[in-house]
Amino acid sequence: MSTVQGARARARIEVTAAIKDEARRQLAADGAAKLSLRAVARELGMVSSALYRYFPSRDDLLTALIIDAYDAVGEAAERALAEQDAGAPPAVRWVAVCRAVRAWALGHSHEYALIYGSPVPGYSAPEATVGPASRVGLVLLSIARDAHRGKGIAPPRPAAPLRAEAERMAADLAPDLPPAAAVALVTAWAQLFGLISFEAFGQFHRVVEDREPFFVHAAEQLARSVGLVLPA
Amino acid sequence: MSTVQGARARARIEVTAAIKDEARRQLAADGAAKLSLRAVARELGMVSSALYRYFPSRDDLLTALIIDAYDAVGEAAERALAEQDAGAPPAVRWVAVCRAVRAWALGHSHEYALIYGSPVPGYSAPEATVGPASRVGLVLLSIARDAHRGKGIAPPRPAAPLRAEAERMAADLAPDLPPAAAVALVTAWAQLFGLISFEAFGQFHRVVEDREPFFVHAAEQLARSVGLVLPA
DNA sequence: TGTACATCAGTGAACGCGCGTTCACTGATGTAC
DNA sequence: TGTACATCAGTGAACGCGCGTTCACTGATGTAC
Repeated sequence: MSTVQGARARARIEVTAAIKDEARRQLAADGAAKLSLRAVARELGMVSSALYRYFPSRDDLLTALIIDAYDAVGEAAERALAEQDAGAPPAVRWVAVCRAVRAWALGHSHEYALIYGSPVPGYSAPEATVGPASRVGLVLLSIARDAHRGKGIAPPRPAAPLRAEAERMAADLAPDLPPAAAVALVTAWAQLFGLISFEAFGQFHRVVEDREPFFVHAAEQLARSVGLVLPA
Repeated sequence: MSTVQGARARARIEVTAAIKDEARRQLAADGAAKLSLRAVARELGMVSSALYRYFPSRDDLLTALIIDAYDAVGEAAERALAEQDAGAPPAVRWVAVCRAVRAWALGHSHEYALIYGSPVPGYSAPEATVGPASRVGLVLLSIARDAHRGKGIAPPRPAAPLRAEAERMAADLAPDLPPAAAVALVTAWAQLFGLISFEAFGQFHRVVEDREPFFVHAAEQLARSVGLVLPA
């Protein structure tokens, strides 16, 4: 065990990556349900049983792909936020993050479907996925939090029979924000992925044609719905 | 050929329905990818080749299930609208329809996933699905149209580089509504299913607990976003 | 009303296929003395 | 530095399984005269 890893350790990392890459390629070609260890092995010039040195089962490979996908889209969101000018208004940063998530989704539609589409039947996501799964949400949250620390965000309408749940949500997710903001944020988060899923899954076929400006407009509305003020 | 159908015709209708029912049962158990003609036949006490008298291939059976699902959720939406009092304000009718769609989705989550989840790989929806697929959207549209014919709906903010597409959308979908209303409507439509999908697909796990009031609140916001005015 | 023929639902065997996973093994890489 | 042993990646055969679809067939239901 040395800090400079031996050939064996290095090979293991490379082969593991190659397996995941090939699996992603097959995901894009045939979807998650048809992802097959044998086909991956075949394409890699290995014998199928060899994959069991790297992933104890097909489900574990799926889990790895799911975690990678959540991390990839989370990273895209984080990068988009980091690239904004320091003085950029929160609403502008919000829209930039939304666009980055959409771009990743459209560019990796099968990985997107893996994490935001129908749950894979018989597969239940292990604990290890919950961290990566929350990255996009945390980015959106951080924008709202910044805005709130700045001039305070204009919180949207409060809710009537929702008060208790709103307080619970705020306590859980963002104790520094008013409950109404937490509700608005979670709502916008789900709606953002609704817009992206409809586009990625083909529901906008013959409905929305010029999709980029449509999405940007919708993202701006979402920003407004969480109380961020758009510059004129 | 008589108006009172013979035993053969009646049997055909019944067996076709039995096949679809069993297929739906298996859909709920294992998901669309694992839906198998042989398993359906086995459960029905038939030999697998007999199913080919009713559906020329597995994909045709899937198509029938997809159309049925679109029709079922569309019918749920239409029924919810029809059950409203004649004088009910548009926003109230809107929320009622949203709730009906949600209730259907949560009660038939695998059929919901079939139509609003990841597209089935290698399967492309035939033309016959587009009519049924638009029923929910048309219900929402009709509410907006009524509101517009009444006092006129408060159209939301117009859009900057979206103007041309907004006009095209309005011309295509609702020539009697202002372009901004068409954009708002399609946006709300996608966002509605975003909320429902997140709930149905488990993304609200440990995020939203008391989901009914949360959803109702969000649906009210959607009504507002298309210009419907909520009663105080 | 009765008979001859056409239609059609369902059978059973077969085709060719791919899958996940296990297991005893070989041989190369790494480790400890 | 050199040797003996342990670790581990990859092999190849085998297990048991289920799938979609085709095809020649039987026998019951419907139709036309």
